[in-house]
Amino acid sequence: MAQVKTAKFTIIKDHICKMIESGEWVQHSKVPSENVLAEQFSVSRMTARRALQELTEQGLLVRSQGAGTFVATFKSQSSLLEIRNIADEIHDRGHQHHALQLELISVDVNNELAILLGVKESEKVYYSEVLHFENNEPIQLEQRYVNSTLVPEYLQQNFAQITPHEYLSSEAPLTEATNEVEAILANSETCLQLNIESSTPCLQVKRRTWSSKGVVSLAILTAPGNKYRLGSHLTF
Amino acid sequence: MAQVKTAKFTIIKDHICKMIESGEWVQHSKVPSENVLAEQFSVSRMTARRALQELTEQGLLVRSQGAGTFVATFKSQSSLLEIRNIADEIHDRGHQHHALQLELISVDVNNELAILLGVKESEKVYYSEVLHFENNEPIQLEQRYVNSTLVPEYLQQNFAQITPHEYLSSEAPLTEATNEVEAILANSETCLQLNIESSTPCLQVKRRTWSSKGVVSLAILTAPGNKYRLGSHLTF
DNA sequence: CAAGCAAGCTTGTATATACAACTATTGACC
DNA sequence: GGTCAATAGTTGTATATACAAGCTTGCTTG
Repeated sequence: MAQVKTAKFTIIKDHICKMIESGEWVQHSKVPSENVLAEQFSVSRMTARRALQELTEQGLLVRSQGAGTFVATFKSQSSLLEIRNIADEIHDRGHQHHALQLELISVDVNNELAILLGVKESEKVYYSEVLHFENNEPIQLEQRYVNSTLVPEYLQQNFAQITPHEYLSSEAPLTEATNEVEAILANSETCLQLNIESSTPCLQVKRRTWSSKGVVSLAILTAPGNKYRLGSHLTF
Repeated sequence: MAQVKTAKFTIIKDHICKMIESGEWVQHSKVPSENVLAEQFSVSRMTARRALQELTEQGLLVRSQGAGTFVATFKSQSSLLEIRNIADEIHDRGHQHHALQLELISVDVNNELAILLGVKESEKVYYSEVLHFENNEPIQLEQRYVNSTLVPEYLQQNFAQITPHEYLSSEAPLTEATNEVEAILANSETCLQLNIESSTPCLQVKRRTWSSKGVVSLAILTAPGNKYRLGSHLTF
């Protein structure tokens, strides 16, 4: 019998999942302790522990030292949405991707930008504009302000070859990021670039990224709502 | 000395993080093996292993049985965005939340709905509409179609007390979900409910949730872009 | 030279054990 | 009855060990 051998801790995990999914163990139910599970399944405590541990990381259980393990409350109070690199996404959809590099200059910062990028108002920052195409149609405008101190060679890159995002990731390892997603009406210039009516609602993602040395960049991604949407699929 | 004792595996994790953040270990660098780390830090292999394990789960490292442990590629090719329950979110912002329940009926399904909910075209589904307020202003319209077979008691609930989402989570433990985020223009009825101009772009999240028995519900969340945005903050 | 095999290193799973840290309950004492 | 302390039970950290499974390298052999 060439049966695939299932790890013991997986068997325990599956069992616990079943009890929760079937509703047998409801919210806040106490889950058997490590020692009890270990005896029930004839494994060592460390193996039973691993099952509980992994389910806790998945958010199915909650553990409290001294008190015990419990079924977590509402497993999906917040869902996670993946915001992908648009080039990858288009590629995965099997379509052709082409990026048009519009500008690549050094600009003075205004007050708001200075604060967002964590630089002084007198400093210069780099600005790049890349227009992403899918099947010869513009689909996303990527505007990016980059901290010139942290990434001095930014302007020398050719972003038809490597995306700004990829370059920045390789230059300054990221340690943190924030994203904000809004529905907006684009300004007239952006509408022209994206070839849309001025009344077309757009998805706009603002993303700030940090390396260990400070704020690296502020990216503003704008895409028309009738051509683009964010999607995700997740399993608990 | 009442010093907080740091766990050994945490010290190793911190060390590895530093090496990556500082750029000393770049992408695809080979990370010292469990045995080597164990000796370097004078701990057992299981302790060194735990450090590597946890960083792998965080996506900082990649491990391959037989080959070794390596620094992962581009840590942020896709960012994760948290889509929270609006009631929680408003609460966390310190504002008042009030939900107005508009409709709670049983409706016939059309073709598209039947497919999305995985029911036959002849079956009934439940429909609910809840308007969420923040500080007495409408901020999100929640429309929801619910599989009447899987959640038969749905219509009997009072959604001023418990949100549909919370009720569904408790009734039919979720195993899967998909989200889609779009920028749209709302129809005239929705504009009236949300008290916005018809030209106001809106964020619309479509969320389908599964339990182990099938598709539970399709939620359509619509919020005006000038009053609401999705945000997230994540650390690597 | 090429193919294939074997050795050695790596990660993966599992066990038994020990002690630390924390919680909740019980019971004694005031 | 209320307060406090001891206790039993639970999770958290750490070690030493053993074997399984997969990759890499280098050597043997045809």
